[in-house]
Amino acid sequence: MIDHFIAKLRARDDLSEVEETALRAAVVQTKQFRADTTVIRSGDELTQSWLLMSGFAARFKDMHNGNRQILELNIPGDFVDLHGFLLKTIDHSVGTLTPCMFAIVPHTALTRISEEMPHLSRLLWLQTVLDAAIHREWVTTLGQRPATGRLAQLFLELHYRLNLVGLAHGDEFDFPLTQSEIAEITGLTPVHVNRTLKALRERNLATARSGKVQILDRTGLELEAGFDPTYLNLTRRPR
Amino acid sequence: MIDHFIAKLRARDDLSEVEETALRAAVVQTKQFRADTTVIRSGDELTQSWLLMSGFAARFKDMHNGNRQILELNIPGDFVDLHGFLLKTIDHSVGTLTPCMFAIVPHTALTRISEEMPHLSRLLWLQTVLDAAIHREWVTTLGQRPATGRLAQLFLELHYRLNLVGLAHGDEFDFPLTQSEIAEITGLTPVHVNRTLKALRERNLATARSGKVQILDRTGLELEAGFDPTYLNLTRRPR
DNA sequence: CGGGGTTTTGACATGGGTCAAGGAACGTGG
DNA sequence: CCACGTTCCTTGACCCATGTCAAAACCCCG
Repeated sequence: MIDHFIAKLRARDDLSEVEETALRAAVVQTKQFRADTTVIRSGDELTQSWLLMSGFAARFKDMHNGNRQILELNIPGDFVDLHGFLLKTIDHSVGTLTPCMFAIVPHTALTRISEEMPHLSRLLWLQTVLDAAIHREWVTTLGQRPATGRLAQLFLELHYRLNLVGLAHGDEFDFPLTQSEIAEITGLTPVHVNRTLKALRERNLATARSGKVQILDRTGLELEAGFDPTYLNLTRRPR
Repeated sequence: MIDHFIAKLRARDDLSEVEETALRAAVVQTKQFRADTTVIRSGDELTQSWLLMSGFAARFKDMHNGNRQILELNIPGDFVDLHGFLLKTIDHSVGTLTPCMFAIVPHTALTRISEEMPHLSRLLWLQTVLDAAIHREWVTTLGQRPATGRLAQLFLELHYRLNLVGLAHGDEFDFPLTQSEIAEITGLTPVHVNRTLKALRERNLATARSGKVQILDRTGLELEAGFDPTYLNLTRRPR
């Protein structure tokens, strides 16, 4: 049920039977949402955290001019608001982009883990720190990379992250987002996303069509983005 | 010694005597650096974390073209690499912008806290989560705000953060950064930072001169940035 | 087979980048 | 305390990546 999440933890550190059991027991229920639904509204008081089990979701901020900026795309196995456990209220919204299934973990369960299981707590802490690392990479992406680099970065990052939870198939992965949504991630306009995708396609770097992304020339794409996967912390280390 | 940091913790939650003592005992030494020095290099293996006591420092990534993007400006009281405790190696560098004094906290001390003091651990966790919130705001700043908005955002955020540790004086604060460094924060060129500062000055919103920023028209600046301080989580809540 | 949401494309506008040069500020050595 | 070099700031002229606006074309899905 929360197997994708467990897989993410195990990719970085050992997880004992006891810890795994504690995690699975922490989930009290699951909930399904249709596409384009706001699940958590900026400013809500939180008493539980939401773990994405299937589908694509996003954290976003609404701007005064009606635009929204997507802060991070969430994929299965992501805790979309684990930071809400500490913050208690959240400075952004969370919504679905496709139909999504969530597991709900009450903060009381997280508090118990934090009181009684220090190692598991550190692994949860690590998850929020990995999120921050992804945010940092997006600060540099939006601050420094041109349009082609932003899309290349997006595709490469997603490929690595989806791979980790077994959702990439070779050089291809499902990506049922609209070009407008890609624009909200990359800080570009939908029109320019369209042109940039065309450029990537014509240069045989990658295609994004009919809900799938295919990486045609990994080396070329990595060059385009100046991609370095270090920030994804894919290696195992004891915490 | 680490009073700024303690002040930041107390701004959000209670901190017992025992916890305060444990924190103060965790510092094993201090170290002074001159301006423009790289303190932690991207990829270094970390066994200790650095707490900034005085001066301005920055986390940054070097780009392939020689530019660098500053990910977050650090002010006194900031743990510049508390996330390094979990990550063990870090995906960016940390350097000084002005002369800086750091306190050094070994990871062994943090591990002990994490094993024995769950509430204090949560407060440390919270600090990394607050960093992530700042990163998120910068994702939206770089993705959505035009040059004037970026500078307005920077000045307002800094004013709040410096205020929290008692380093703002009314509507003014020390800000001894170069326009090139402001460019590295805001993802602009130094030339355009100069022009944008001029615009803010001429519109009587803010001045940044001779190492000081002065906010002349707070409401106007906030409007320019579409500023909302929620993400700084300035309210007290039990964790 | 009709109609909403997408994707594509073209023509044009503009915010911010680039290049270049002069001026102010400031630390350092004499 | 001055002279000088170096770094930083400022401004002008020009350019380009991306935004804007608008209209087709496409594509599901009902």
